[in-house]
Formats: sequence, C-alpha cells, structure tokens
Amino acid sequence: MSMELIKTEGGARRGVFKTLHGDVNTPAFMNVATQGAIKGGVSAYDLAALKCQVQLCNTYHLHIRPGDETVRRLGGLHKFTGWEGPILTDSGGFQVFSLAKLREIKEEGVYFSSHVDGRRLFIGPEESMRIQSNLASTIAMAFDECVENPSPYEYAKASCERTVRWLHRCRDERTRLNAEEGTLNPRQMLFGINQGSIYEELRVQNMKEIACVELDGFSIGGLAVGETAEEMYRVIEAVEPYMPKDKPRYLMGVGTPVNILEAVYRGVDLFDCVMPTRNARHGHIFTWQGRRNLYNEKYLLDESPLDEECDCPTCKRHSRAYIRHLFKAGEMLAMRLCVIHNLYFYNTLLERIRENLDNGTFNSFYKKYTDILDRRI
RNA sequence: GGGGGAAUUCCCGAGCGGCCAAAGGGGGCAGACUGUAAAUCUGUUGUCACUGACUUCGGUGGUUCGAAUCCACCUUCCCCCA
Repeated sequence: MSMELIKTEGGARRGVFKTLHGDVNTPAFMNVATQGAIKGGVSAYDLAALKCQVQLCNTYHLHIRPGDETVRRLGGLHKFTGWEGPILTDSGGFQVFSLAKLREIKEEGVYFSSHVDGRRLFIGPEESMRIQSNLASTIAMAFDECVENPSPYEYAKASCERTVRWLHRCRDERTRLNAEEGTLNPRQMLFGINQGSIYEELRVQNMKEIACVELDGFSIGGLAVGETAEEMYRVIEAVEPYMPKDKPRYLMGVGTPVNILEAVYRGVDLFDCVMPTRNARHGHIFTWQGRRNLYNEKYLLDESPLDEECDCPTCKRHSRAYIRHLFKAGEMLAMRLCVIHNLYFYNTLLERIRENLDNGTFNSFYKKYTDILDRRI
C-alpha cells in the first residue's frame, strides 16, 4: 500500500494513493470533519455527490467528545460517521497552536485545559497514537507541535527537534498498537510531519531526518500560520527535493484555491483546509471566476446560480438572491447550500487539476487559474 | 368630560442643563477567515469642502453664556377615572 505515480508535469505529480479503504486519486483535497461531521449540515451520504475522496477528523476533539474509547466501542470512525472511504485523523498537533492559551508543552507531551470544560488533559505521542488507534482511522498523523509564524529561530529549532523525538515515539507506539490484540485497524498508516517554521535550513534538516523513518507518507506542517504565501511556497520548494518520491506528500491545512494550485505545481499530493466550509458558513463563495461575498447587496435580485460554471446540487437549483435571503434570515439552509457548493468546488478543482495532469495541460491550467481564482468579484 | 404618562438619529431604547452627532441592542453596509474553541470576529452606519464645519432628539415660541435635557402652547399616541 503506497503511492503509485502515474504522471508528472514539471514538479507536479499525478498519482494514486492506495489505502485499506480505497484508492485516492491525487492530487486530492481532504474534506474536514473535525468532530466527525462536516460543519454546515453535510452528512456522509452527501459526500460522494461532492466528489469527496477522504474525510479528515480530529484526535483532540473526538478524544474529548464523545471519547475515543466510545468511538472504539461503536466500531471506529467509519462505522460511527457512516463514511466508508479513507479517513485521516489529525493528531492534536494543530491544537498545540490553535489552543496556545490553553496548553503547556513538555518533553513528554502537551498538557491542555479542555476548551469544553477546562478539565486538564494530557496528550503526548503515545496518547495521540492510542486515541487514533481507537478511532481506527485509515491514516494517523504523528503528534507534532505546529509552531506559529513568526517564531524565533532558536525556538523553532528546539521545537522541531522535539517533534522528531516525538515522531520516533509515535512510530514505535503505532507499531505496537497495530500488533495488539483487538486493534480495530491493524493496518493503520502513519504520516510524519515536517516542521521548522520559515527557516529553510531547519526545514531541510528536519525533512532529511524524518525521511529515513519508516512511514507511509510525509506532510509539511506549520504553514499558513502567519507567514506570507511567498514564504510558504519557498518552504515547499526547499523541502520537496528531500521528500520520498514514492510516498504521498501532504500540505497540512492549506489553503486557498491558488495556494493549492501553487503547491501542486511544487509537488504536493494532498491537502485539507477548513476554508471551504468555514467561509461557506460566512457567505464566502469560491467560484471559477473568483471569490464572492453573498452578503453583498448587489445579489439582492441576482437570479444566477452561485457559479455559472458549476453543476453542484446547489447551483443546479438555487439563485444567489435566494441563498442571500436565507443568510439574511438566519436560515441554516444557507450554510448547508454554500458548504455543498464550496466543497464541490474544491473537489472539482482538484479533479480538474488531475485531468489536466493526465492530459499534459497542467501548466496552462495553472497559469490561467492562478490569475483568476483569487479575484474578488 | 377629568387626571396621568410618552414622543430621541432606519427600528427598539439610554440620556434629564455644558464632557452629546447623542450609550446599548437590532437592522443595514462592508471586511476578515488556511491540519475548525468560528452559525464566529472586526469596521462602519446624520450631512459635507470630514484632525473641522453644518443640520438633528414630535412642532412652535421662550428661559439661559449654553437646551435632546427647563418653561408655555400646539400635535399625536398610551393609561386611569367618568
């Protein structure tokens, strides 16, 4: 089980990532369902229609509610959420960043105050692996520290060295858990995570170190957390030559449609981001002509679909004027319709990237859409 | 018919002599959102020649250096008694 490269164009890669729960055509976008649900009222039965290939869930959140032991007793995340395709679980490492005010980092791991009730809880590499083993996801992520940007060099260096030590503990614990009697998914994969802030020498050094660890995939973390887009692209370029060619490369938490195009161009295979869902809930729509804010008054009497070039369930039936009204009136349907559209857009964007790679036309597609997709319309 | 109360900027509503172009909500307009503490957050919301000026607090007139705030009358609405 691993990465089959079908074609490349420049640095961009077209491949198939084989997993226990099905093949993933890459480049691919993974749809974020942090608490076991896509926010905005989208169920597992909607996901196939949205061309979703992989669902992403979160270790920290599911550990708190309903508890990973509960999910294990209910048969694991696939059975629990009703999604049969591949599931990737994030390790809790991002919460070290996003819940910075509620945690304390030690060599053994991270002490959190639960954002739900303040209860003290500890997640270290072993705990994260155990939780993810109970969740029985297809792919587990190594427990890391996602460092904010900008961060001092010395801090970034010490942090990513610790993250490497944690990676070895994750790998050992994963191996042990997969072999354990009664493990729900004995073939759970593990991805390592590259860190090093925006310091290229740290990034490269770190990538070299983790590339020799026996892992199923490699991700670049700690990006889109305060640095500029240019700095992000520079880090990807610096690190990419040291990423194993025969394993999937995953850029964590990224990003805008243009960020994704730029990263595919630089050799990334997998993405995830809350942007399509969160922005959809806030009336921000991604289209093939650019981005729009559906709250804008100019849509009051606009009978066109969200995107004339889109054939998602929302665009096939509803107008901008109608959905704008639903937002204004506080109807939850507005969010659902827009989440459906934005996820369909993201998954279709990746599908078109794959088609263009298949046809050898990715470069012209890339040139055309990096100019268009970021526009405000 | 008698008595009492109220009218504030788009709406509700605070203000009760200067620090008031007027709190706070709501609504409107716009912006942000990148491994989700986000159905959240931010800005703005009288006019203009906008670090200043001008016109506003039911209407008219008055008191005062100064009035949304005090007085008189008028208009409208609400409540109580007949």
